[in-house]
Amino acid sequence: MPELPEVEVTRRGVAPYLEGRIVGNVTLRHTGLRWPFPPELPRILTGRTVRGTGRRGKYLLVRFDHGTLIIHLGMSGHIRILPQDVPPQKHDHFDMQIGGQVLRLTDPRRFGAVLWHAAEDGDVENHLLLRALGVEPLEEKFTAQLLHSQTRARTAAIKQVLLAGDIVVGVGNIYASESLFRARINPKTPAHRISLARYERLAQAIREVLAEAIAQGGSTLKDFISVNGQSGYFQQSYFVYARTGEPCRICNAPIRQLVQGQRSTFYCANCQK
DNA sequence: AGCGGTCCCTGTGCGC
DNA sequence: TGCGCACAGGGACCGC
Repeated sequence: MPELPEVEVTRRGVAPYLEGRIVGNVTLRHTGLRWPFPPELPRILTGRTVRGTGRRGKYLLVRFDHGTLIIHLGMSGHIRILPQDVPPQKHDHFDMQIGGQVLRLTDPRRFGAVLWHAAEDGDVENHLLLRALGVEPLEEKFTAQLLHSQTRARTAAIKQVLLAGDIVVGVGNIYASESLFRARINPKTPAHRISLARYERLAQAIREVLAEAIAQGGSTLKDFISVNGQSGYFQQSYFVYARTGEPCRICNAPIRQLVQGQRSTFYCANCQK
């Protein structure tokens, strides 16, 4: 389940194999994922030089002089750099030869996306999928004041407001539960009822949880160039996520599970008020 | 504008 | 052992 940390680790992992290198053949093995692949992608990319990589929320960006390749991993997607002679398997949908190797996108559930944003259409930040996104949680613009001011009219539960991604991006289902636990805030609390002081705790918790996950993922960077790499899943011990009924690591009370917006939320009713 | 529900997709794991 | 089904999840989209 790639959330922001997994996408960022993927970006760092593949960047050295892409930047400054020229794209060879591009192969589309499916008509598309969440949306159809732009059918002209091979013509657009072949022979062009990758100028850099980036990330916006959970969108991975590969920059060229004439535009930006936008990749989303959905919930089951992952990218690896492989030797060109590794045969594609069932769920390998997109190949881009580069620097004598191949960048391969695998996505069994096909919730991901591969899109193209031409430079002539302006900054990629203006792309329809990116323009309404909230701030980056690891940048200075993300503050408790922002969380507080942006939630004054939000009556929905804080967990769902975090997931919505229009205030802050990249906090998915796992890290939303983990961050709220660390901030000791009950996930059901209406967002507009949370004080600035409590948002200070939440902002700090989000920064810490995401930064720790990225640091942990950094140790698995080698997986991006191995055939059997397990990229996308970090061996991490969560405080609450998927621990229903197990004892809270702080107070031993059983971790509870509830459903918010068709998603599971995990929390400690004793620690989180 | 914000909210809640629905849908896309397939692998996994459970109960019968 | 096999079958059917619920569930997992990011996020666009829609109607209120």
